[in-house]
Amino acid sequence: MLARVSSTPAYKRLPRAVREQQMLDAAVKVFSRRGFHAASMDEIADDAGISKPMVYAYLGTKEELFVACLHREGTRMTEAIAGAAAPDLPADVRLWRGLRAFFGFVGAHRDGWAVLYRQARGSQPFAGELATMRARLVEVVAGMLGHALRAEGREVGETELEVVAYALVGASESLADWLADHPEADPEKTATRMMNAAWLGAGRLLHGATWHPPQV
Amino acid sequence: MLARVSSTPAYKRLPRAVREQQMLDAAVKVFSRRGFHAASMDEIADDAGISKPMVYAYLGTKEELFVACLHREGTRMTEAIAGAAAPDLPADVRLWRGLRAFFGFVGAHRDGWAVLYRQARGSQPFAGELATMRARLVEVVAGMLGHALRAEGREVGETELEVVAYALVGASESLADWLADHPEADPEKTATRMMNAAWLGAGRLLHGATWHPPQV
DNA sequence: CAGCATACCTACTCGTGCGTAAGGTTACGC
DNA sequence: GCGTAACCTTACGCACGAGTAGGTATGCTG
Repeated sequence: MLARVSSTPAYKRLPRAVREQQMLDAAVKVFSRRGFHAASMDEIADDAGISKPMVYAYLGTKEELFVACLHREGTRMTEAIAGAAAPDLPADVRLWRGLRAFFGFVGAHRDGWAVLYRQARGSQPFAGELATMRARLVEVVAGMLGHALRAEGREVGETELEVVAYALVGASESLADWLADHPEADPEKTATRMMNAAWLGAGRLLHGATWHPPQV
Repeated sequence: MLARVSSTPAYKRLPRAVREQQMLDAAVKVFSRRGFHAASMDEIADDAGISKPMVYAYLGTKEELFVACLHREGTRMTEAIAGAAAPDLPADVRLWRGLRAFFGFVGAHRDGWAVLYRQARGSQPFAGELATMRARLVEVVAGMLGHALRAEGREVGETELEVVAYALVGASESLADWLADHPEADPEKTATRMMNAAWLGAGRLLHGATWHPPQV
């Protein structure tokens, strides 16, 4: 009922692939601003310039939609980092390029990625998804450190390495949040600062320095 | 209607202060497990062994309840750390004790605090509350580092200091998450590892070492 | 033992938002 | 030039959960 009297339609017909990207763009934007639960499918559809059933037809449930967002952004980031840090370079250069790519990415996708990342940590269904991405990253960093260590003839336990990598990744994420909240800040400079804190610490560890808890 | 025929009641009458704590305990538990939005007031009330209207009567709205949780847990943690790191000790000892207290706290309140912290970052209304706590912490750490620096006759910019402090706090939080997810891990040992990564890095910075980005 | 405050309950209202049913319009192959 | 498949719509059903109305029991104070 209420059929438009067959004139020029108010919408444009577009191929599926294009619409899907538009939807994902809108979804990322709305999810990041409102958070997962507070975001409404209506708003997302509206923002994408489309009606709700289309979203369900193409990307499925709200949860599935969110996972799709997570996937796309995650893949983009992973590739940006992997592409920058070629595996045949010395460890410090690899770390530096990886950090620079990472902060560059966050700087360019401020509202997009950073807040998406913040969202996914809370709610159960996505924590796992996120944890996987994170685990891959930690593994890569740990591998890098371990490689550098063995090149120096040093041996260090797996857990030890994992924990240091975890701290590095955590510190980077934290600084990424800082970057996302400070629009005036320069990604490259932030990366340099992170590299300073990380490499001077890790570097010293690599050379065998150890700190021991004092009595009491 | 349907009034219980005046026998022994199914519940116990307790003073307000006690009930409030029970409610907060339940709220922390449920919020941490489900996330803010997915948590229902019914479940919280149920878990506290009380009916919903009581929760509204004592702690107010769902948001107010969450803020109350945040406040209690935040205060507990802040006090635990502040109590451990007396201001008249050398910087490295202060940092060590602070870290130990922090990880000890997280280890003891695993599901409670850690996940609460994860929750608050996403949703708009609480991000501010959390950011304040975090900012205080960063300020303290930055102050500590600055103090140590000046004692050595070094001068470093404010932002520089803030960023390093931010990275330290972020790394600690990240490791705290790791700790919360690994029930078998030892808080003290985790603190030691964090101290290694942090202090050897910060220490080297303190002594004037600097890392510069390579060409390309 | 009145009376008053406090602790506590059951049982609703009502908004909000996910997901869908049923139908209209455009393009493309044959 | 006509089916048919893809694209897109409006308008609804329905569940879930925040918050409330209104009533009951208990104990303290005079």
